[in-house]
Amino acid sequence: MNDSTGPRSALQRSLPVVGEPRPERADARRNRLRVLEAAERLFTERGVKNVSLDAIAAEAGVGKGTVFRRFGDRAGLAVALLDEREQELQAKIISGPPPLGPGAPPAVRVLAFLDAYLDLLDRHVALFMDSENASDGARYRIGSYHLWHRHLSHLIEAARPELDADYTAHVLLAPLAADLHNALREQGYDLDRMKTGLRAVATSLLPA
Amino acid sequence: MNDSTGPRSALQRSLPVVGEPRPERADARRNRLRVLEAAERLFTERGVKNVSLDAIAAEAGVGKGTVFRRFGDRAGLAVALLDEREQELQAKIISGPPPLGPGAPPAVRVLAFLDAYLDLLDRHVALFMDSENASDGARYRIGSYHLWHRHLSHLIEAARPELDADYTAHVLLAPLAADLHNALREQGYDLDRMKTGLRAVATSLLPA
DNA sequence: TCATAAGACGGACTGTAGTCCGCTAAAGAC
DNA sequence: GTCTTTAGCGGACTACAGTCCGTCTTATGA
Repeated sequence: MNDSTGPRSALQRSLPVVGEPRPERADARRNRLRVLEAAERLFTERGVKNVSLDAIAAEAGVGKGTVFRRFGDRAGLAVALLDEREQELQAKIISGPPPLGPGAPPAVRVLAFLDAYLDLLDRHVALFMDSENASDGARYRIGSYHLWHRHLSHLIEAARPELDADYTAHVLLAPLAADLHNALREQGYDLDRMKTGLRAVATSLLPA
Repeated sequence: MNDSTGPRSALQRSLPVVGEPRPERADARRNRLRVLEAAERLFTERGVKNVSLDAIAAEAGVGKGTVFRRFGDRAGLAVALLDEREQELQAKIISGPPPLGPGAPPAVRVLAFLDAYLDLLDRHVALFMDSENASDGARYRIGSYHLWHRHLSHLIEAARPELDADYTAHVLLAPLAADLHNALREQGYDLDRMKTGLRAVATSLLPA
């Protein structure tokens, strides 16, 4: 095996970059991966709601404190697990082909986003619920919420500059709350009905 | 004092009305009122988030079990406390003067409702948050949510019959989530901005 | 007034989220 | 290789939500 950190110049050694924190310690990394693996395994085995953080810590072979230090709380763990899936959508939005990616007219991109998000949400409702509801207002503190919000906000600004784009973006994101999605699912709604309904609302709001 | 239950005929005695449960027992009523009073007092004193149900039970001078039997859970207690305030709005909607009450065109009534609800929400954010977030999907199981939903659904149906009124009503209620309201407040939004923004959205959706 | 059953009472008990802090291991300096 | 600093570790601990069930109260009708 090669040593991954080669020799460093005196300058490099004597001037640690401020603001850029040390790289993750080896044991920290090992445990982080263990916990994520254990969580994923238990969640799919027993369902998100039926797994305590104690159980995850035990399954991962680490202490409870470790889980909390890494992820803050239950919501944080759920966020970490969702991250991967959300990044895929984020990538498509930033640099994928239209209509999700740049190139299509703003109103069309909004419709494409809502559709894509509903798909994602529907596939991972339980995880989303955990990440959004585990603590009060968690949804609005998560990085990805801000990303979706900024995206919509720009598109709304472009399509209808006379609206309060920032607020309107929150309004469009509101019906994507995991809680609501789950409640509608339970009362018999299917995914297509929501897609169609939301598309109709967005179309009224942002005529093409 | 008169005996409030006078003599009853043999028929009345032998045919207890089914479906209509016995009246509330005196001790039950006493304790229910005590708990509500104690909860209201502690909530205003310390803030909703800083009061445990143990504390409420102690303050009310009843056992913990009593609190839970009556109200089910934390959310149920919050719902009971909100009930009074919400009933006022409900009354205005059902039989008050237009535009909140019957008489005005549907689109106008929707705007009036959104405004009035935002006022109510803003005054009692903390309680609403408790009632909506204390358990997963609590918001959508509460009786009053169904009432608001039915109201909006009828108005939408009247104003734009080609829409999926049921779903669209959920969409219009979504931005009224206590969680979102609170988050926006924390990031500096004022009530008027939300009213204006939501009115603009609703107007696009339901032209007058 | 008393007997009886429906139902309420309440506190001990369980399970979980989240905190705290003395201990341990890794990384860098020499 | 050894020393020092720094960060991570982990489990005992606290506080709270919600359950359970033996005991006690109320309403009723005889």
